[in-house]
Amino acid sequence: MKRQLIKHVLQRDDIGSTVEVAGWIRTRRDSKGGFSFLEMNDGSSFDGLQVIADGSLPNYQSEIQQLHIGAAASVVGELVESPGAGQRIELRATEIVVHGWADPESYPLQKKRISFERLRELAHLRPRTNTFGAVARIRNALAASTHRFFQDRDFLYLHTPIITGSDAEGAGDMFRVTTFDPASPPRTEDHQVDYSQDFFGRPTFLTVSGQLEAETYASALSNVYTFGPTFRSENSNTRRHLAEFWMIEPEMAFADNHDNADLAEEYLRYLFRGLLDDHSRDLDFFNQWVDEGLIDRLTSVADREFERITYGEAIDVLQKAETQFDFPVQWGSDLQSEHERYLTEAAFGRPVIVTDYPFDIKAFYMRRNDDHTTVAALDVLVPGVGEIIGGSQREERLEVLADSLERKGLDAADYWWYADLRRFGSVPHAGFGLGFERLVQFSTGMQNIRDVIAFPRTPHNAEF
RNA sequence: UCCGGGGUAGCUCAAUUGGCAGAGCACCGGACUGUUAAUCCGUAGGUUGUGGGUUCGAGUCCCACCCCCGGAGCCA
Repeated sequence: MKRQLIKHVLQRDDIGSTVEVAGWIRTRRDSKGGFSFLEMNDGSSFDGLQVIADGSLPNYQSEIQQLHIGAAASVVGELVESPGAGQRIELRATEIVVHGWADPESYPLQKKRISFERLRELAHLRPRTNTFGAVARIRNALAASTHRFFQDRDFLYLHTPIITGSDAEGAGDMFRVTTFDPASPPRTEDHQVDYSQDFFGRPTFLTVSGQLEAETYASALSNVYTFGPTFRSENSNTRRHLAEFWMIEPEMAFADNHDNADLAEEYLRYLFRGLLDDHSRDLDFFNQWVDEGLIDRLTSVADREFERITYGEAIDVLQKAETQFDFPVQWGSDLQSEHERYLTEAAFGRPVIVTDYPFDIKAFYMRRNDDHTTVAALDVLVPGVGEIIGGSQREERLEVLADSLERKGLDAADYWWYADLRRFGSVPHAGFGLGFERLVQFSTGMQNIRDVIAFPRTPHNAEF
Protein backbone atom coordinates (compact mmCIF):
# COMPACT_ATOMS: atom_id res chain seq x y z
CA MET A 1 0.00 0.00 0.00
CA LYS A 2 1.27 3.43 -0.92
CA ARG A 3 1.53 5.93 1.88
CA GLN A 4 -0.64 9.04 1.47
CA LEU A 5 0.23 12.53 2.65
CA ILE A 6 -2.04 13.69 5.44
CA LYS A 7 -2.99 16.87 3.56
CA HIS A 8 -4.62 14.68 0.94
CA VAL A 9 -6.20 12.25 3.39
CA LEU A 10 -7.86 15.13 5.23
CA GLN A 11 -9.67 16.14 2.05
CA ARG A 12 -11.01 12.69 1.25
CA ASP A 13 -14.61 11.73 1.87
CA ASP A 14 -14.55 8.08 0.81
CA ILE A 15 -15.48 6.84 4.27
CA GLY A 16 -14.65 3.18 4.74
CA SER A 17 -11.56 3.20 2.53
CA THR A 18 -8.29 1.79 3.74
CA VAL A 19 -5.38 4.25 3.73
CA GLU A 20 -1.83 4.38 4.99
CA VAL A 21 -0.20 7.46 6.48
CA ALA A 22 3.10 8.07 8.18
CA GLY A 23 4.44 10.87 10.32
CA TRP A 24 5.45 12.02 13.74
CA ILE A 25 3.32 11.75 16.85
CA ARG A 26 2.33 15.11 18.29
CA THR A 27 0.44 13.76 21.27
CA ARG A 28 -1.20 10.65 22.64
CA ARG A 29 -4.37 10.84 24.69
CA ASP A 30 -5.56 7.70 26.40
CA SER A 31 -9.28 7.17 26.67
CA LYS A 32 -10.93 5.56 29.62
CA GLY A 33 -12.45 3.14 27.17
CA GLY A 34 -9.26 1.21 26.63
CA PHE A 35 -8.04 2.89 23.46
CA SER A 36 -5.87 5.85 22.53
CA PHE A 37 -5.96 8.92 20.33
CA LEU A 38 -2.83 9.66 18.37
CA GLU A 39 -2.39 12.98 16.69
CA MET A 40 -0.09 12.49 13.75
CA ASN A 41 1.52 15.17 11.57
CA ASP A 42 3.69 14.69 8.49
CA GLY A 43 4.26 18.37 7.70
CA SER A 44 2.19 18.29 4.54
CA SER A 45 -0.42 20.48 6.17
CA PHE A 46 -0.92 22.43 9.34
CA ASP A 47 -3.55 20.02 10.59
CA GLY A 48 -2.66 16.52 11.59
CA LEU A 49 -4.69 13.37 11.40
CA GLN A 50 -6.32 11.85 14.46
CA VAL A 51 -5.67 8.13 14.67
CA ILE A 52 -7.77 5.83 16.83
CA ALA A 53 -5.65 3.03 18.26
CA ASP A 54 -7.86 0.37 19.77
CA GLY A 55 -6.73 -1.68 22.75
CA SER A 56 -7.12 -4.83 20.69
CA LEU A 57 -4.15 -3.98 18.46
CA PRO A 58 -1.43 -6.57 19.06
CA ASN A 59 1.19 -3.97 19.99
CA TYR A 60 -1.18 -1.75 21.96
CA GLN A 61 0.33 -2.28 25.38
CA SER A 62 3.88 -3.02 24.28
CA GLU A 63 4.31 -0.08 21.94
CA ILE A 64 1.36 2.22 21.34
CA GLN A 65 0.99 3.12 24.97
CA GLN A 66 4.67 4.05 25.01
CA LEU A 67 4.30 6.50 22.11
CA HIS A 68 5.06 10.12 22.89
CA ILE A 69 5.55 13.35 21.05
CA GLY A 70 8.34 13.03 18.51
CA ALA A 71 8.08 9.33 17.73
CA ALA A 72 7.78 8.31 14.08
CA ALA A 73 5.17 5.78 13.02
CA SER A 74 3.09 4.64 10.08
CA VAL A 75 -0.54 3.65 10.31
CA VAL A 76 -2.80 1.57 8.13
CA GLY A 77 -6.43 2.03 8.91
CA GLU A 78 -9.99 2.67 7.89
CA LEU A 79 -11.17 6.19 7.16
CA VAL A 80 -14.16 6.92 9.42
CA GLU A 81 -16.26 9.93 10.31
CA SER A 82 -15.19 11.35 13.64
CA PRO A 83 -17.83 11.41 16.37
CA GLY A 84 -15.79 13.97 18.32
CA ALA A 85 -15.59 17.69 17.76
CA GLY A 86 -12.53 19.23 16.15
CA GLN A 87 -12.05 17.01 13.14
CA ARG A 88 -14.23 15.79 10.31
CA ILE A 89 -12.62 12.42 9.80
CA GLU A 90 -10.19 10.17 11.60
CA LEU A 91 -8.28 6.99 10.94
CA ARG A 92 -9.25 3.82 12.80
CA ALA A 93 -5.99 1.92 12.87
CA THR A 94 -5.68 -1.73 11.92
CA GLU A 95 -1.89 -1.69 12.04
CA ILE A 96 0.60 0.69 13.61
CA VAL A 97 4.32 0.34 12.97
CA VAL A 98 6.70 2.37 15.11
CA HIS A 99 9.73 3.47 13.09
CA GLY A 100 11.62 5.61 15.55
CA TRP A 101 11.13 6.19 19.23
CA ALA A 102 11.56 9.51 20.98
CA ASP A 103 12.41 9.20 24.64
CA PRO A 104 10.19 11.71 26.43
CA GLU A 105 12.83 12.22 29.11
CA SER A 106 15.34 13.55 26.63
CA TYR A 107 13.26 14.74 23.65
CA PRO A 108 13.47 18.53 23.87
CA LEU A 109 10.10 19.39 22.33
CA GLN A 110 7.09 19.36 24.59
CA LYS A 111 3.39 19.63 24.11
CA LYS A 112 3.37 23.07 25.61
CA ARG A 113 4.51 26.28 24.04
CA ILE A 114 8.29 26.66 23.69
CA SER A 115 9.92 30.04 23.25
CA PHE A 116 11.34 30.92 19.84
CA GLU A 117 14.66 31.66 21.54
CA ARG A 118 14.82 28.13 22.92
CA LEU A 119 13.82 26.66 19.56
CA ARG A 120 16.73 28.47 17.89
CA GLU A 121 18.98 26.21 19.92
CA LEU A 122 16.99 23.27 18.55
CA ALA A 123 17.08 24.28 14.91
CA HIS A 124 17.21 20.64 13.83
CA LEU A 125 13.95 19.81 15.62
CA ARG A 126 11.97 23.02 15.35
CA PRO A 127 10.50 22.21 11.91
CA ARG A 128 8.40 19.67 13.82
CA THR A 129 6.54 22.44 15.62
CA ASN A 130 3.37 24.10 14.42
CA THR A 131 5.01 27.46 13.93
CA PHE A 132 8.08 26.35 12.05
CA GLY A 133 6.18 23.89 9.91
CA ALA A 134 3.91 26.76 8.91
CA VAL A 135 6.86 29.08 8.28
CA ALA A 136 8.46 26.44 6.04
CA ARG A 137 5.27 26.03 3.99
CA ILE A 138 4.75 29.79 3.62
CA ARG A 139 8.40 30.25 2.66
CA ASN A 140 8.09 27.52 0.05
CA ALA A 141 4.89 29.05 -1.29
CA LEU A 142 6.56 32.45 -1.65
CA ALA A 143 9.50 30.90 -3.48
CA ALA A 144 7.24 28.99 -5.84
CA SER A 145 5.10 32.09 -6.44
CA THR A 146 8.19 34.13 -7.15
CA HIS A 147 9.25 31.82 -9.95
CA ARG A 148 5.70 31.64 -11.30
CA PHE A 149 5.37 35.43 -11.29
CA PHE A 150 8.58 36.05 -13.19
CA GLN A 151 8.29 33.05 -15.50
CA ASP A 152 4.76 34.12 -16.50
CA ARG A 153 6.20 37.50 -17.47
CA ASP A 154 9.09 36.05 -19.50
CA PHE A 155 11.82 36.88 -17.03
CA LEU A 156 14.76 34.51 -17.33
CA TYR A 157 15.99 32.86 -14.14
CA LEU A 158 19.69 33.62 -13.91
CA HIS A 159 22.22 32.00 -11.59
CA THR A 160 24.83 34.56 -10.63
CA PRO A 161 28.06 33.52 -8.92
CA ILE A 162 28.32 32.91 -5.19
CA ILE A 163 32.06 33.55 -5.22
CA THR A 164 33.05 36.90 -6.62
CA GLY A 165 36.38 38.41 -7.50
CA SER A 166 35.10 41.89 -6.99
CA ASP A 167 35.82 43.30 -3.56
CA ALA A 168 34.11 46.53 -4.43
CA GLU A 169 30.46 45.80 -4.99
CA GLY A 170 29.80 48.44 -2.44
CA ALA A 171 26.94 46.76 -0.64
CA GLY A 172 28.60 45.85 2.61
CA ASP A 173 31.39 43.93 4.29
CA MET A 174 32.30 40.66 2.64
CA PHE A 175 33.40 37.19 3.72
CA ARG A 176 36.75 36.22 2.27
CA VAL A 177 37.02 32.97 0.34
CA THR A 178 40.41 31.31 0.46
CA THR A 179 42.09 27.91 0.60
CA PHE A 180 45.02 29.30 2.54
CA ASP A 181 45.92 27.97 5.96
CA PRO A 182 45.07 31.01 8.10
CA ALA A 183 48.06 30.27 10.33
CA SER A 184 50.61 30.43 7.57
CA PRO A 185 49.49 31.93 4.27
CA PRO A 186 52.09 32.45 1.54
CA ARG A 187 53.73 35.83 1.83
CA THR A 188 55.29 38.18 -0.66
CA GLU A 189 58.73 39.62 -0.07
CA ASP A 190 57.23 42.55 1.80
CA HIS A 191 55.25 40.13 4.06
CA GLN A 192 51.85 40.81 2.54
CA VAL A 193 49.58 37.79 2.01
CA ASP A 194 50.28 36.60 -1.53
CA TYR A 195 46.88 36.03 -3.05
CA SER A 196 48.41 35.27 -6.43
CA GLN A 197 49.08 31.83 -4.94
CA ASP A 198 45.51 31.41 -3.68
CA PHE A 199 42.97 29.15 -5.42
CA PHE A 200 41.70 31.82 -7.80
CA GLY A 201 44.99 33.64 -8.05
CA ARG A 202 43.42 36.73 -6.56
CA PRO A 203 41.38 37.75 -3.51
CA THR A 204 37.86 36.37 -3.64
CA PHE A 205 34.75 36.84 -1.54
CA LEU A 206 31.20 35.63 -1.08
CA THR A 207 28.79 37.72 -3.07
CA VAL A 208 26.86 40.58 -1.52
CA SER A 209 24.64 40.99 -4.57
CA GLY A 210 24.10 39.47 -7.99
CA GLN A 211 23.03 42.78 -9.43
CA LEU A 212 26.09 43.74 -11.44
CA GLU A 213 26.17 40.31 -13.08
CA ALA A 214 22.41 40.41 -13.60
CA GLU A 215 22.80 43.69 -15.49
CA THR A 216 25.04 41.95 -18.00
CA TYR A 217 22.38 39.36 -18.80
CA ALA A 218 19.60 41.93 -18.85
CA SER A 219 21.75 43.69 -21.45
CA ALA A 220 21.37 40.64 -23.67
CA LEU A 221 18.24 38.72 -22.68
CA SER A 222 16.06 41.71 -21.71
CA ASN A 223 14.39 40.64 -18.46
CA VAL A 224 16.12 38.43 -15.92
CA TYR A 225 15.92 37.67 -12.22
CA THR A 226 18.17 36.01 -9.68
CA PHE A 227 17.13 34.14 -6.57
CA GLY A 228 20.04 33.00 -4.50
CA PRO A 229 22.03 33.31 -1.30
CA THR A 230 23.78 36.54 -0.35
CA PHE A 231 26.38 37.16 2.34
CA ARG A 232 27.23 40.13 4.49
CA SER A 233 29.84 39.98 7.22
CA GLU A 234 28.60 43.03 9.07
CA ASN A 235 28.35 42.63 12.82
CA SER A 236 24.63 43.22 12.73
CA ASN A 237 22.63 42.10 15.74
CA THR A 238 19.05 42.88 14.99
CA ARG A 239 15.85 41.02 14.31
CA ARG A 240 16.05 42.11 10.66
CA HIS A 241 19.58 41.04 9.66
CA LEU A 242 21.31 37.80 8.73
CA ALA A 243 24.88 37.12 7.61
CA GLU A 244 23.52 34.71 5.01
CA PHE A 245 20.20 35.49 3.42
CA TRP A 246 18.36 34.99 0.16
CA MET A 247 17.69 37.75 -2.28
CA ILE A 248 15.57 38.11 -5.37
CA GLU A 249 16.91 40.57 -7.92
CA PRO A 250 14.97 41.26 -11.10
CA GLU A 251 16.65 43.38 -13.74
CA MET A 252 14.82 44.81 -16.77
CA ALA A 253 16.29 46.25 -19.95
CA PHE A 254 14.50 49.14 -21.64
CA ALA A 255 12.88 50.11 -18.36
CA ASP A 256 12.95 53.16 -16.11
CA ASN A 257 12.32 53.64 -12.42
CA HIS A 258 8.56 53.93 -12.91
CA ASP A 259 8.53 50.52 -14.58
CA ASN A 260 10.65 49.34 -11.66
CA ALA A 261 8.14 50.57 -9.08
CA ASP A 262 5.29 49.05 -11.07
CA LEU A 263 7.05 45.70 -11.09
CA ALA A 264 7.83 45.80 -7.36
CA GLU A 265 4.26 46.59 -6.47
CA GLU A 266 2.72 44.07 -8.83
CA TYR A 267 5.09 41.37 -7.60
CA LEU A 268 4.42 41.94 -3.90
CA ARG A 269 0.66 42.14 -4.31
CA TYR A 270 0.72 38.97 -6.42
CA LEU A 271 2.57 37.12 -3.65
CA PHE A 272 0.20 38.17 -0.89
CA ARG A 273 -2.91 37.46 -2.95
CA GLY A 274 -1.55 33.98 -3.58
CA LEU A 275 -0.95 33.34 0.11
CA LEU A 276 -4.43 34.54 1.06
CA ASP A 277 -6.02 32.36 -1.59
CA ASP A 278 -4.03 29.16 -1.10
CA HIS A 279 -2.52 29.13 2.37
CA SER A 280 -5.24 30.37 4.66
CA ARG A 281 -4.82 27.57 7.21
CA ASP A 282 -1.23 28.53 7.96
CA LEU A 283 -2.08 32.24 7.87
CA ASP A 284 -4.96 31.66 10.29
CA PHE A 285 -2.50 30.11 12.70
CA PHE A 286 -0.13 33.07 12.51
CA ASN A 287 -3.04 35.47 12.80
CA GLN A 288 -4.23 33.76 15.97
CA TRP A 289 -0.96 33.05 17.77
CA VAL A 290 1.76 35.28 16.33
CA ASP A 291 0.37 38.51 14.88
CA GLU A 292 -3.28 39.45 15.29
CA GLY A 293 -3.35 41.97 12.47
CA LEU A 294 -1.64 39.75 9.92
CA ILE A 295 -4.49 38.77 7.62
CA ASP A 296 -5.98 42.27 7.61
CA ARG A 297 -2.60 43.69 6.69
CA LEU A 298 -1.91 41.18 3.92
CA THR A 299 -5.39 41.72 2.54
CA SER A 300 -5.03 45.46 2.53
CA VAL A 301 -1.64 45.26 0.85
CA ALA A 302 -2.96 42.89 -1.79
CA ASP A 303 -6.04 45.01 -2.47
CA ARG A 304 -4.83 48.62 -2.26
CA GLU A 305 -2.34 50.53 -4.33
CA PHE A 306 0.95 51.40 -2.67
CA GLU A 307 1.70 54.98 -1.75
CA ARG A 308 4.38 56.49 -3.98
CA ILE A 309 6.32 59.56 -2.93
CA THR A 310 9.68 61.06 -3.65
CA TYR A 311 12.37 61.40 -1.02
CA GLY A 312 11.77 65.16 -1.02
CA GLU A 313 8.06 64.66 -0.37
CA ALA A 314 8.89 62.19 2.38
CA ILE A 315 11.07 64.81 4.07
CA ASP A 316 8.16 67.26 3.91
CA VAL A 317 5.78 64.74 5.46
CA LEU A 318 8.25 63.95 8.24
CA GLN A 319 8.98 67.60 8.97
CA LYS A 320 5.27 68.33 9.34
CA ALA A 321 4.71 65.29 11.55
CA GLU A 322 3.57 65.75 15.13
CA THR A 323 5.84 62.92 16.21
CA GLN A 324 9.07 63.79 17.97
CA PHE A 325 11.91 61.95 16.25
CA ASP A 326 15.21 61.02 17.88
CA PHE A 327 17.05 61.89 14.69
CA PRO A 328 16.55 65.19 12.91
CA VAL A 329 14.76 65.22 9.58
CA GLN A 330 16.62 67.19 6.99
CA TRP A 331 17.04 67.00 3.26
CA GLY A 332 20.27 65.20 2.43
CA SER A 333 20.46 62.75 5.30
CA ASP A 334 19.21 59.22 4.99
CA LEU A 335 15.87 58.18 6.41
CA GLN A 336 16.27 56.54 9.82
CA SER A 337 14.35 53.46 10.86
CA GLU A 338 12.00 55.60 12.91
CA HIS A 339 11.32 57.80 9.87
CA GLU A 340 10.59 54.85 7.63
CA ARG A 341 8.32 53.39 10.27
CA TYR A 342 6.42 56.64 10.59
CA LEU A 343 5.86 56.87 6.84
CA THR A 344 4.60 53.34 6.31
CA GLU A 345 2.83 52.81 9.64
CA ALA A 346 1.57 56.18 10.85
CA ALA A 347 1.42 58.51 7.85
CA PHE A 348 0.06 56.15 5.19
CA GLY A 349 -0.71 52.83 6.87
CA ARG A 350 0.37 50.81 3.86
CA PRO A 351 3.46 50.07 1.79
CA VAL A 352 5.23 53.17 0.59
CA ILE A 353 7.56 53.43 -2.37
CA VAL A 354 10.04 56.23 -1.82
CA THR A 355 11.96 57.34 -4.90
CA ASP A 356 14.59 59.85 -5.98
CA TYR A 357 17.01 59.95 -3.08
CA PRO A 358 19.99 62.33 -2.90
CA PHE A 359 22.99 61.17 -4.91
CA ASP A 360 25.27 61.49 -1.92
CA ILE A 361 23.58 58.78 0.15
CA LYS A 362 23.07 56.19 -2.58
CA ALA A 363 25.18 53.74 -4.57
CA PHE A 364 27.35 54.66 -7.55
CA TYR A 365 25.32 52.71 -10.10
CA MET A 366 22.06 54.57 -9.59
CA ARG A 367 20.97 56.80 -12.46
CA ARG A 368 21.51 60.54 -11.99
CA ASN A 369 18.32 62.57 -12.32
CA ASP A 370 18.17 65.75 -14.40
CA ASP A 371 18.39 67.85 -11.24
CA HIS A 372 21.94 66.49 -10.79
CA THR A 373 21.38 66.09 -7.05
CA THR A 374 19.10 63.07 -6.83
CA VAL A 375 19.16 59.59 -8.33
CA ALA A 376 16.39 57.35 -9.66
CA ALA A 377 16.42 55.13 -6.58
CA LEU A 378 13.53 53.28 -5.04
CA ASP A 379 12.88 51.81 -1.59
CA VAL A 380 9.74 49.87 -0.72
CA LEU A 381 8.85 50.25 2.95
CA VAL A 382 6.31 48.03 4.63
CA PRO A 383 4.76 48.22 8.10
CA GLY A 384 6.56 46.19 10.75
CA VAL A 385 9.53 45.15 8.68
CA GLY A 386 10.72 48.41 7.18
CA GLU A 387 12.75 48.31 4.00
CA ILE A 388 11.86 45.16 2.08
CA ILE A 389 13.05 46.24 -1.35
CA GLY A 390 15.82 48.51 -2.50
CA GLY A 391 16.47 49.27 -6.14
CA SER A 392 17.00 51.83 -8.85
CA GLN A 393 17.23 52.68 -12.48
CA ARG A 394 20.86 52.06 -13.42
CA GLU A 395 23.18 54.68 -14.81
CA GLU A 396 23.47 53.76 -18.50
CA ARG A 397 25.56 56.80 -19.60
CA LEU A 398 29.26 55.99 -19.56
CA GLU A 399 30.48 59.49 -18.75
CA VAL A 400 28.02 59.90 -15.89
CA LEU A 401 28.91 56.48 -14.50
CA ALA A 402 32.59 57.36 -14.61
CA ASP A 403 31.86 60.58 -12.78
CA SER A 404 29.85 58.76 -10.12
CA LEU A 405 32.62 56.21 -9.54
CA GLU A 406 35.09 59.00 -9.09
CA ARG A 407 32.86 60.95 -6.76
CA LYS A 408 32.30 57.83 -4.65
CA GLY A 409 36.03 57.26 -4.45
CA LEU A 410 35.92 53.99 -6.40
CA ASP A 411 38.51 52.80 -8.90
CA ALA A 412 37.02 52.69 -12.39
CA ALA A 413 39.48 49.96 -13.35
CA ASP A 414 37.69 47.54 -11.03
CA TYR A 415 34.50 48.06 -13.02
CA TRP A 416 35.86 47.64 -16.54
CA TRP A 417 33.38 44.97 -17.57
CA TYR A 418 30.50 46.82 -15.92
CA ALA A 419 31.46 49.93 -17.85
CA ASP A 420 31.65 47.92 -21.08
CA LEU A 421 27.88 47.49 -20.88
CA ARG A 422 27.73 51.27 -21.28
CA ARG A 423 30.24 51.26 -24.13
CA PHE A 424 28.44 48.74 -26.26
CA GLY A 425 24.73 48.88 -26.87
CA SER A 426 23.84 50.58 -23.62
CA VAL A 427 20.16 50.79 -22.75
CA PRO A 428 18.08 52.26 -19.95
CA HIS A 429 17.53 49.53 -17.41
CA ALA A 430 16.34 49.10 -13.86
CA GLY A 431 15.97 46.53 -11.13
CA PHE A 432 15.71 45.93 -7.42
CA GLY A 433 16.66 43.55 -4.67
CA LEU A 434 14.13 41.98 -2.36
CA GLY A 435 15.20 40.43 0.93
CA PHE A 436 13.45 37.09 0.88
CA GLU A 437 13.53 36.56 4.64
CA ARG A 438 12.03 39.99 5.23
CA LEU A 439 9.29 38.99 2.84
CA VAL A 440 8.66 35.83 4.87
CA GLN A 441 8.65 37.93 8.03
CA PHE A 442 6.05 40.25 6.63
CA SER A 443 3.99 37.31 5.35
CA THR A 444 3.93 35.44 8.66
CA GLY A 445 4.19 38.19 11.26
CA MET A 446 7.24 36.46 12.72
CA GLN A 447 9.17 39.12 14.65
CA ASN A 448 12.69 37.75 14.33
CA ILE A 449 14.32 37.05 10.98
CA ARG A 450 16.19 34.12 12.56
CA ASP A 451 12.88 32.30 12.73
CA VAL A 452 12.02 32.48 9.03
CA ILE A 453 15.11 30.70 7.69
CA ALA A 454 15.94 27.08 8.47
CA PHE A 455 19.42 27.59 9.87
CA PRO A 456 20.11 31.26 10.56
CA ARG A 457 23.64 32.58 10.21
CA THR A 458 24.33 35.50 12.53
CA PRO A 459 27.41 36.66 14.44
CA HIS A 460 28.50 33.79 16.73
CA ASN A 461 25.91 31.42 15.35
CA ALA A 462 26.71 28.65 12.88
CA GLU A 463 26.09 25.59 15.02
CA PHE A 464 23.96 23.73 12.52
C1' U B 1 29.89 47.76 17.31
C1' C B 2 26.85 51.11 20.83
C1' C B 3 22.61 51.53 24.51
C1' G B 4 19.13 48.85 27.62
C1' G B 5 17.26 44.18 29.67
C1' G B 6 18.34 39.17 30.87
C1' G B 7 20.92 33.94 32.02
C1' U B 8 17.87 29.85 38.62
C1' A B 9 14.92 22.16 37.67
C1' G B 10 14.00 19.23 30.88
C1' C B 11 10.73 23.95 29.71
C1' U B 12 8.40 28.85 31.51
C1' C B 13 9.38 31.62 35.67
C1' A B 14 9.41 33.08 41.44
C1' A B 15 12.86 33.93 45.58
C1' U B 16 11.56 40.60 50.55
C1' U B 17 17.02 44.91 53.52
C1' G B 18 22.59 39.27 51.61
C1' G B 19 20.01 34.40 55.89
C1' C B 20 17.49 26.67 54.89
C1' A B 21 16.61 27.64 46.40
C1' G B 22 10.36 27.33 45.21
C1' A B 23 5.96 26.91 41.77
C1' G B 24 3.52 25.60 37.19
C1' C B 25 4.13 22.58 33.00
C1' A B 26 6.56 18.15 30.95
C1' C B 27 8.15 13.21 32.47
C1' C B 28 7.16 8.84 35.69
C1' G B 29 3.27 6.13 39.00
C1' G B 30 -2.00 6.05 40.08
C1' A B 31 -7.33 7.74 39.09
C1' C B 32 -11.12 9.14 35.28
C1' U B 33 -16.34 4.80 29.52
C1' G B 34 -13.92 9.71 22.86
C1' U B 35 -10.21 12.78 23.93
C1' U B 36 -8.61 17.51 21.28
C1' A B 37 -2.57 22.95 23.41
C1' A B 38 -3.60 23.41 31.63
C1' U B 39 -9.02 16.70 34.44
C1' C B 40 -7.53 15.01 39.63
C1' C B 41 -3.78 12.86 43.30
C1' G B 42 1.33 11.53 44.14
C1' U B 43 6.83 10.72 43.30
C1' A B 44 11.16 12.60 41.50
C1' G B 45 13.86 16.56 39.61
C1' G B 46 19.47 21.91 41.09
C1' U B 47 27.57 23.00 40.85
C1' U B 48 21.63 29.55 40.26
C1' G B 49 25.98 31.23 32.48
C1' U B 50 31.76 30.99 33.45
C1' G B 51 36.02 32.63 36.41
C1' G B 52 37.60 35.59 40.40
C1' G B 53 36.46 38.77 44.82
C1' U B 54 33.82 40.87 49.45
C1' U B 55 31.27 38.40 53.69
C1' C B 56 30.17 34.29 59.42
C1' G B 57 26.98 33.52 55.16
C1' A B 58 26.07 35.31 47.93
C1' G B 59 20.82 33.47 43.20
C1' U B 60 21.14 38.43 45.55
C1' C B 61 26.88 42.84 46.34
C1' C B 62 31.80 43.99 43.32
C1' C B 63 35.23 42.88 38.86
C1' A B 64 36.18 40.33 34.21
C1' C B 65 34.40 37.29 30.39
C1' C B 66 30.66 34.31 27.48
C1' C B 67 25.83 33.91 25.58
C1' C B 68 20.61 35.45 24.67
C1' C B 69 16.71 39.27 23.81
C1' G B 70 15.09 44.32 22.40
C1' G B 71 16.51 49.08 20.27
C1' A B 72 20.27 51.81 17.20
C1' G B 73 23.90 51.77 13.19
C1' C B 74 25.03 49.00 8.53
C1' C B 75 21.38 47.26 4.99
C1' A B 76 17.81 43.41 2.19
